[in-house]
Amino acid sequence: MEYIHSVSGCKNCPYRNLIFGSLRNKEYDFLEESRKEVLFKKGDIITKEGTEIKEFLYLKSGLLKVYKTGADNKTQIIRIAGAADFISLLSMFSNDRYKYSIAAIEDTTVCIVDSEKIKTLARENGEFALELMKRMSYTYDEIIDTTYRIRQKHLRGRIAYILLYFAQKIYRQNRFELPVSRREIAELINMTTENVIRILSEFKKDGIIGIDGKMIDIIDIERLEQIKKIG
Amino acid sequence: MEYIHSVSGCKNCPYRNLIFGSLRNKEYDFLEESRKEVLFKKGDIITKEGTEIKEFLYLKSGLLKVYKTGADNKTQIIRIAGAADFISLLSMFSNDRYKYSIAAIEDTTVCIVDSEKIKTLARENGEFALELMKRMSYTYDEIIDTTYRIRQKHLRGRIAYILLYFAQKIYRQNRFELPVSRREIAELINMTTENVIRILSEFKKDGIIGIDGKMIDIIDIERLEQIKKIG
DNA sequence: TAATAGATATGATAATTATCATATCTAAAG
DNA sequence: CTTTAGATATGATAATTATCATATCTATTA
Repeated sequence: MEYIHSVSGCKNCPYRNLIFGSLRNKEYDFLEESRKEVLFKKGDIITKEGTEIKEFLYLKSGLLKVYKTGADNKTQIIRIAGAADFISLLSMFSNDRYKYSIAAIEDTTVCIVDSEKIKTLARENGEFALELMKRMSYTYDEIIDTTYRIRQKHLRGRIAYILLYFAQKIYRQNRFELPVSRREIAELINMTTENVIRILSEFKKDGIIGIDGKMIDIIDIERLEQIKKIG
Repeated sequence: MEYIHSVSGCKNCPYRNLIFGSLRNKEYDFLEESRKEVLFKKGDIITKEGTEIKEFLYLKSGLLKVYKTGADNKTQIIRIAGAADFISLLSMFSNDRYKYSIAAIEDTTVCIVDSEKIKTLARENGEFALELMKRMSYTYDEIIDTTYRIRQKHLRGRIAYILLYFAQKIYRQNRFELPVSRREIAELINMTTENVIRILSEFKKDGIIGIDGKMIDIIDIERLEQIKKIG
């Protein structure tokens, strides 16, 4: 992890309008006092479940995973979050400790602001509070949606789902490098690592995808969409 | 569904402090203008996924299920909510249509307030906004927690989990009447109706529970806790 | 009262998924 | 350069779960 000297500040941040659109200039300055911009390398842990929440986090670029440790110390990945997604899930409003761990799965730049300042601003600026609530509710609803969607699918459907997720939502390309291991895919869509590997191999043998290590090439997207839908 | 003439109003509501603790008296009066108290009978549908959100709902007494319709029109129950739980999940802040359906599974009294008024109050009273966020985040985190906890368990563990949930969280008694059918249990913990019935029968045969129709009697709670834990 | 739909119940079987074993490959550490 | 841990890979088998068939029971409606 590495501190970056921030040139631009929040006022010119491209993601400003995602949640900070309603802040007045002096409120930006207030945030700016404590603001840090930090670069996390792929693999770095950003927050750890159970530790105290002191900061409001917010992703500028990169990719990360939000996960929690379940029974038997088994990791379960709740979601993959890209730029402009909330990363702390805002548990800070109900909890003084992180409910989830967060780790970078690609080199990632995160803006870090004092969490008390965010609460102060939410208290004083109702429009800002509403923006936060909107984002929070949207993010949580999305997690619930995908979680329940995935749990209905057979293993092949889940693999198809996650491949199309990376291709369409994250990289917007049919050829991309998987940012996660087979094991992490298993932790995300609730199956064993062996079966992730096995089914990827099957897809390759069937000519649906190409695989070269972490590189994935979606060759027959219609077939994959079909498998995603009907399992 | 039946309208109740409300005697007391919000100011004396026992759940007032859950979310409305920070409202000033004139803000209560503002809410009161549009407030309705409605009795839903067991089985009544309170909101339907996809319809417009016009009201902020909030459970005074009773029990209900929050559910959504997934692929193949299969119902998936997200949670069972009792008194003092948020029922609308506050999707209203990110969405103008309900993301979830809600139905009463016991006779239920719901307070209904104009959703725009809630937004207005959140805008004008930052402390109230913070209370809402706290509740929202808490509720969502709880849903995620139980969902991911359950999905790791084998079927017997899931059944043990849900029986103990009703006994400990809802009814606070080892003998209780199931408010849901076997099918609804299946929809809640993601298994088939047949297997719910089968495993309940097994538990009965093993002397862990007694069953008489919807009446459940937890006889050997240690065994059940054990099954919940290790499956 | 009879008919019917839906809930509960149980067995047999098929399908799905996990586990275990083993091998190869890769990247990091000494 | 060698060692080693972890990732990828594949097969055989066991365990888990779903599906299908069928029966009974219950409550509602004609």
